[in-house]
Amino acid sequence: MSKPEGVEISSVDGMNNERIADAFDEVADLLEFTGSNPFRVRAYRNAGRNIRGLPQSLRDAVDRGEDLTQIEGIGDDLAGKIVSLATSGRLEMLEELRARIPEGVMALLRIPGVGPKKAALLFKELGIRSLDELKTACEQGRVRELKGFGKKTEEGILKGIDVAAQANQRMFWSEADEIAHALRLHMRACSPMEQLEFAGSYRRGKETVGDLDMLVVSSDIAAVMDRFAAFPGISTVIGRGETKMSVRLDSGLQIDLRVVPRESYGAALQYFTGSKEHNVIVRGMAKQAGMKINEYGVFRVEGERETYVAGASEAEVYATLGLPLFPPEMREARQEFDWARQGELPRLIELADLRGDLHMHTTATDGAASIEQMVAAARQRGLEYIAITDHSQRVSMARGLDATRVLAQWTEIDRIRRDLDESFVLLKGIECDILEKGGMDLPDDVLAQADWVLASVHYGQRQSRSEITERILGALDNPYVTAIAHPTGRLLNQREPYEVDLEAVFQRAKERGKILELNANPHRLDLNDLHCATARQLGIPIVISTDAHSVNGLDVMRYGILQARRAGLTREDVINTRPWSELRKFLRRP
DNA sequence: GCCGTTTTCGGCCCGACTGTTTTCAGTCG
Repeated sequence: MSKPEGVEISSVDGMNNERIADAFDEVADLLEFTGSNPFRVRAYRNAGRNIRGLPQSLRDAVDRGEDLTQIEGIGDDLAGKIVSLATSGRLEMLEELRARIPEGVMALLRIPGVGPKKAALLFKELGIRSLDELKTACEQGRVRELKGFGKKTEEGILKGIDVAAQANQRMFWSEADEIAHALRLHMRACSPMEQLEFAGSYRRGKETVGDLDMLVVSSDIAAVMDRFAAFPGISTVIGRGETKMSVRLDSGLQIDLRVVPRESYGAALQYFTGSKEHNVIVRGMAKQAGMKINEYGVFRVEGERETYVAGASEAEVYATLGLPLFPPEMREARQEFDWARQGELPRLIELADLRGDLHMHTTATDGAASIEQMVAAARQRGLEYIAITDHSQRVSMARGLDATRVLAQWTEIDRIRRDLDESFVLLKGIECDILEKGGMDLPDDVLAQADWVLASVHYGQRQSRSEITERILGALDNPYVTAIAHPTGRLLNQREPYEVDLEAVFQRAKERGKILELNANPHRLDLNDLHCATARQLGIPIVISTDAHSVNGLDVMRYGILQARRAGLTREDVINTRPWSELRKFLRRP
């Protein structure tokens, strides 16, 4: 259970914005469980979200004695809590909450149909502290005796415990995309259907998707629901009402269907695309303007009377508030409303803007295709240049290249270049490891001969914060390194990021004029959207790369583009939208 | 707990569905 150091959130050294935001999120979860005022809970969540989006370090701001209440969503109270976290690494309130609520109890909230109220009752009345204990209580029929519970609730909980056990695993966007595609085809057999679109976090392009939301316009609701119920892989129908139906697939993925009238389609699409936080602001604005927005439309409110104003398209819903049609990826209540106010909505990057791919492997190390095959595949995809960046020798499992082999590969690249016409550029690159004790895996005089040098960490990922940060800062100091690949090392649902101090990395990258990678592999997506947004605010260029290990690996670029769009990146922020001739001048090589 | 061209208190987005209730609370998105 709670370790002796459990009360200490982190060493002061490790208190960056991310950890402060984590502390506030945890407070919000725990407060919600205690049945605290929901708006108070929201205040902590808002603060956490805003802190994650800040480009500057809160720790530095505290050191300089800056007024933290200038930050959106931070008042006197939370400012004090930030100071406490930044200077001592502790938050008394959080420690008290943790002491009051056992860790396992929070897992109860992951059961579908169990929220803070029911979970609190289970804990208080039956002393349940974990999913296992709850399972036993259900089997003994003790849960149905509680006030507000019954036989059906007990059965539902028993079923839901398995869901909860795996519920922290959100599906990769790329997997959700495949299911959405299959479902769209399946629904096509339904004749009276006018429109079908997927909303929710899937439409916003989030890196992982918790469930799918499907929106349909049709005059025959029953036919749509019947067809939906026949989708292969459905394990249970969770509910079916007059306009709404929910199912769960064998894989655990929940899919919600809403059928709406034509005049409400845009309002419903806007509503179900979210995010929740974005919609809270939109609805607040409507209210101030004497209107009301729900999933059926925009209504002018005059006393008791409500008149439909708009709702058929998303654009007209936003237009009633003088707002632009925000791309779905932007709807996270971060900066989009400020941008709209200033009339400066960034024109988000698109896949077609990319001209090159600067991270890929070949059969020389752990790739599946030859250099020529990668060149042909890249040209087929409309690219103008690529860099071959195989592993360096330290990555022995991938048969990483030593100095002799990499120089031989570059000689071969010279040979292949001679056969290429001028419309395509093949670059000599390397993904050079940053060694555990610091320093690069290949000598400078070798790196100096490359067109493009990626530096990355593959070993010693569990080093302390200061060790791993120093390694990466050292790589940024190397004059031949052009970019840091997958800078945090995280693998979604699988591996936490390194303990690296990204604020320090951003600072050094800016000073040295280096580039940071957004790795487009759907399991990596590293840097994440918030990191990329911060890089943009600091003026650090981003390179979006596939890290392809095969010809088909080049196709993951679109996942990277979605992530970049969520970060608000434009083509100007991304270095490989430029032609190589221009990019080359940008690189500061000695 | 935050916030203010309805300002320092009283708001804070809105509706569908379910289960356990007899008119509604809890959960979800």
